[in-house]
Amino acid sequence: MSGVRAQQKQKTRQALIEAAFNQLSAEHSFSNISLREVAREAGIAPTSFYRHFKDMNELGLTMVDEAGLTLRQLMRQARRRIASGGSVINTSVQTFMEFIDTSSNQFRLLLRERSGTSKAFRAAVAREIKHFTLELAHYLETETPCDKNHAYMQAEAMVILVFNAGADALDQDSQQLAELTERLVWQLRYIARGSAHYGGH
Amino acid sequence: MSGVRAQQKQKTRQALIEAAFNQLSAEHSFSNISLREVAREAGIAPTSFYRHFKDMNELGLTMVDEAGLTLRQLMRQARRRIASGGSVINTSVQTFMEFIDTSSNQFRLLLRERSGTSKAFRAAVAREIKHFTLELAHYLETETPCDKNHAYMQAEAMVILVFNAGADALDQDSQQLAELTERLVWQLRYIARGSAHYGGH
DNA sequence: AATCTCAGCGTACACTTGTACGCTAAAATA
DNA sequence: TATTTTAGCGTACAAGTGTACGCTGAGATT
Repeated sequence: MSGVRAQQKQKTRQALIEAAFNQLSAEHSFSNISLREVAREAGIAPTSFYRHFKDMNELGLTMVDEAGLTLRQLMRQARRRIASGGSVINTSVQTFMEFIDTSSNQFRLLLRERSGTSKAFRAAVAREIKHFTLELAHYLETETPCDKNHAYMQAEAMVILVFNAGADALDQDSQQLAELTERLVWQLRYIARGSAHYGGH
Repeated sequence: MSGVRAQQKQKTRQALIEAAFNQLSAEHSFSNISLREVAREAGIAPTSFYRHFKDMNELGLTMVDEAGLTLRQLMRQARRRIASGGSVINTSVQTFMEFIDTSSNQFRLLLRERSGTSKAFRAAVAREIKHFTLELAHYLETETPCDKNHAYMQAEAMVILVFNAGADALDQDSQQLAELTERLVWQLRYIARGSAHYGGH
């Protein structure tokens, strides 16, 4: 049982996932890439697709998981930077913007399927974002004087703003991006301030 | 020149637009409704579609305009309610939630095409949202002690939060919706507070 | 060594899609 | 009244889709 077989299967499976991610772009969303195109790019026959996924839906959900994983890894990295003496807001925003720049297709998937046509997709993305939010809420709760409930609402608002700014960032040049980022930072400060006012200890 | 001809044309044009809106739903977005389906529902032959729109893109942009119009009318209505003595935040949120309930397909269009695959669509939606934001910013600037720049950033953040809450509202029952709305109101208060702190006069 | 498993292939089929082309009848215009 | 314009239709076609079905050959199992 050397697993040559299983190993190869895993390999083409990953090839399918990567092929699908590669076909995402500003003008191509998951719902308009076809099984055949994905199979073609992965270098297998269309019908072989079914050896790996029940249908495109199942592939998509797997991709959402993968994107969520990337996002959480990113967050851990941001926390490390913060622990070693960075500003919380600036570091987080900068880290997120790097995510959008380097993993734009993963971000695009989350962004679009968040309001897409499949309830399962929407739920999956919502779950990933909730993880993200809960971790931030936990951080806020322990690191700032802040009521638990308010910490969550604060985190939720912040995540929404950051996500939306990320979406806008995809369409803008670096000049606009700088302004956008600055506005975002201010808006996050508003929330931190406001939350401290209502929910501070 | 009674215009019987032009009148009828306008009528089927509107029928096409409505047919398209009717086909939008939780599981059907604009990008996956077809010219033929729209024509079928509007009661004309597929090829007759071209007498009214160059392609589906043109139809879609028209729909975005229409949805934007609905949104602005709604806002005017909210301002009236506020002027006659309602709380700003509560009234606005309530009005918006009614929009989502009664014109959910218009909202869905804006929501999805905001991050869709057509740059023209994204720009069109962004324009509508910017109108919305600018009017709110203007209101904040005149009605509250608030720096112009901060008024805009505040308005922008608020609109984003309201929009996102609306998106979530589409998938939830009335129980969850009540909680969601309450959280949203708090978050808007954060922003108002925070903005007042940094940008108040 | 004999048997089984199964990833990948090719063929085939029934659909749906956008749209080119030419016709018709009714409204508009002259 | 004679002529022009045009909204809507039917036919036709090429392209692309998902997927059912049966085969093959190489790894895995016994």
